[in-house]
Amino acid sequence: MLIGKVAAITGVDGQTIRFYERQGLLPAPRREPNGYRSYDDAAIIGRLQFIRAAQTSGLTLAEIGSVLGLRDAGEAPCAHVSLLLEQKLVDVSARQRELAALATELEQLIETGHDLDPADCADADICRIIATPKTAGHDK
Amino acid sequence: MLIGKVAAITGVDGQTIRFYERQGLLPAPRREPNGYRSYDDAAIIGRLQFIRAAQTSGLTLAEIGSVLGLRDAGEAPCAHVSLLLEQKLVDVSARQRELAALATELEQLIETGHDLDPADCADADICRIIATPKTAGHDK
DNA sequence: CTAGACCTTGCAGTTCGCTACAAGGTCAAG
DNA sequence: CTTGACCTTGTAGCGAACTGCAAGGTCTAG
Repeated sequence: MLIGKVAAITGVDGQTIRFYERQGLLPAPRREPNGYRSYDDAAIIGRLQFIRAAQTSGLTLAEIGSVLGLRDAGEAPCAHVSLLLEQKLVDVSARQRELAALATELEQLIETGHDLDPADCADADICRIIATPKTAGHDK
Repeated sequence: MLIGKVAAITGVDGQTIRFYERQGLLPAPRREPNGYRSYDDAAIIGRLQFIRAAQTSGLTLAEIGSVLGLRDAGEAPCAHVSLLLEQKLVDVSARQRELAALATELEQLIETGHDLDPADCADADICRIIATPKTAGHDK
């Protein structure tokens, strides 16, 4: 099976497959006499599907590589995966809090924008909506 | 006032100030006879503070540049800013939904991990936690 | 014979906002 | 005179995950 077929089956672009190979996520495949990559078992498909599934879970390629590396070393990566997932959840939660704060900030700014008269915007302030001195400031 | 002083006052690194200048966010300042950038009024400070405030609101440098450009053109950027902020809120909300879905997914996977026996992980599966065959048919 | 569909390698570019050099000029203090 | 702090320019790199291009080899159909 040539790379194009694998690409067609998995939906992963051929160039991306080669990229994964360079990144160490995929083993170097056999070659046809003409040098073409030859994938002949289902392992490559499963592996690519795993990579996609892991990406969907927010794992980076490096993290996925570490899982695959463990697996290739014959070890069950379960514990490692659990750790990664838990850490990822912590990261995601943190990001969620950041975004929530940002959303609140944006809502306030938008409201400020509704309340402000454009005529109030002095040149020196650049923009009253964003640069409203709410804690301290430089009033002009 | 030399660039180092501006950097010290605003907390924006001198290299970053030059970077902003190259990006068109800051006007080219006067030069001392020796070629040093010479900032002598408060406008540069206000402008840098505005950039920082706008960044805190999640605007990109390009977006901030568009606001500053309007201002420099003598127009009140209020309407433009309101639009940017509303679009940004839409983006943030979308991202929040994505993250919420991801968090749910991660929680499920973590639970799966608790329920699974490492011994069940066959080599071909790479990782049962992530690539659970039951849910493997999920489209992307 | 030729078109075109596939494959190969390697390297550059994308986005974003810096950050880090390198190699040099300027200036005040000791 | 030397040291050290400041400034100048230009360029390259980071991280993430690709994407695109150039320039070529290979195979099949008509």
